[in-house]
Amino acid sequence: MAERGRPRSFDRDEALHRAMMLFWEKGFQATSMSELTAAMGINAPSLYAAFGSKDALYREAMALYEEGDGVELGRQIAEAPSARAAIEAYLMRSAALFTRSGKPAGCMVVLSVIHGAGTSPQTCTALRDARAEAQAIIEARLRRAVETGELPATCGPTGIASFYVTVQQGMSIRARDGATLPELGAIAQAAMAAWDGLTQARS
Amino acid sequence: MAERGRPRSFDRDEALHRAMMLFWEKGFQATSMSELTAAMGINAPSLYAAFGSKDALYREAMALYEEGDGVELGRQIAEAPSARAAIEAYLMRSAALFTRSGKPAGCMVVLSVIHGAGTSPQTCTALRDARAEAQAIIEARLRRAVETGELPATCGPTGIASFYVTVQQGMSIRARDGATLPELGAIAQAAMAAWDGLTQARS
DNA sequence: AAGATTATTTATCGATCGATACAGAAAGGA
DNA sequence: TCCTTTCTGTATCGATCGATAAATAATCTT
Repeated sequence: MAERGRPRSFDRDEALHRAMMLFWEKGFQATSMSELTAAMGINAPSLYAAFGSKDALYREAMALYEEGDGVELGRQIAEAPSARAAIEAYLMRSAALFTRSGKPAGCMVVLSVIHGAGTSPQTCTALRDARAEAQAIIEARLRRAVETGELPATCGPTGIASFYVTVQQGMSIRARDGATLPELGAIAQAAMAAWDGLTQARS
Repeated sequence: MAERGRPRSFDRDEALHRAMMLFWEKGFQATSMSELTAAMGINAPSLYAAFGSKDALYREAMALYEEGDGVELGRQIAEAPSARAAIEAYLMRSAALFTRSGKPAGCMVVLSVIHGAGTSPQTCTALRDARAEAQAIIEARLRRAVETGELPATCGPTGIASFYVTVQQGMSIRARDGATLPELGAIAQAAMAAWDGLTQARS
């Protein structure tokens, strides 16, 4: 049994990608339905039929973003040969992702913190969960390093993860404020200067 | 020659303060005129007569914010006995300011980065200048420390200032995401763990 | 007291917001 | 070939946006 009814006349994935770019650049509230339909090349009824609502479209756009940059950062962390290398790759790769030409600066999920007001509670929770998961991934990597003996058992993986996630989120803001890749890279390296002190002293 | 015409029936400073609290909490776009007039206890024509426009009101609110928390942080930096103490005070005091009960979390100016789209170019420039000035203050303090011999001449005040400002801006996001004072304080201390490495090595 | 000036209230402006009703078009199933 | 189903384009919905016109009230100047 194939699909019934008139087939969709546009590429759903492509339309979603264009919506993501708009949401990423301008945030949820500042992106209007007119801008969305114009960028996606479809009319409002088609958008609602395919995605349900502006809010649901945003959630799908967010999921698409995470499948891209989110997974990319997760892989950098997972494949790094050491905990230190994982953190450094996380920050340095973030610097690169935040300054790609042709894409909005900074992290879509992080920069949506402020847009919280205006989105539905459902979307707000999804965003918060996404941000919390990023820190959980870092923290899990550090905890694993403690188990393997790479890091001393006295180090506080929660606090260290919290610090580096904060730096990365700050980099998102700087990127939005026009910071270049070299500048963000220098910030990442500066944050790495804290590594020895953080992993040796009790935290 | 006293003021002519019917006197204003509300306290302009108080009304501005309430507008600032709203803008601080929700951002420019997400704050509607109805919410503003309701919170300020006045009607729309009174608001326009006293402040000109929603955009101009936002700029005044931003100036009021800077006169408060901005000046407070600047004083912490200026009065600190050393460059290191200045940075530490900047971060630790920020942590406290970002988590005061009864006030919105985080820094109004920093969190407005994303709202850039939606405000007038004039306001957008004012916000960017305000953020740049914060970093300039830090950098000037570090440069002064180099001149007095407190820091080696090889250290890079620009990069160091950029790093600590980034951490502070990240703390703004974390505060908005629900981070507590102890958590932000721990982040600030973690950032200070980079101090020796940053000020000794060439940067 | 009369005129000038400014603020206030009420009511509303045109524009835009997110979201739909409706009718016609394009496909599969019978 | 007709019927059902789904999508598309047009036109528009009620609500809300930021901002204002007009009339009234309150104060100073003369």
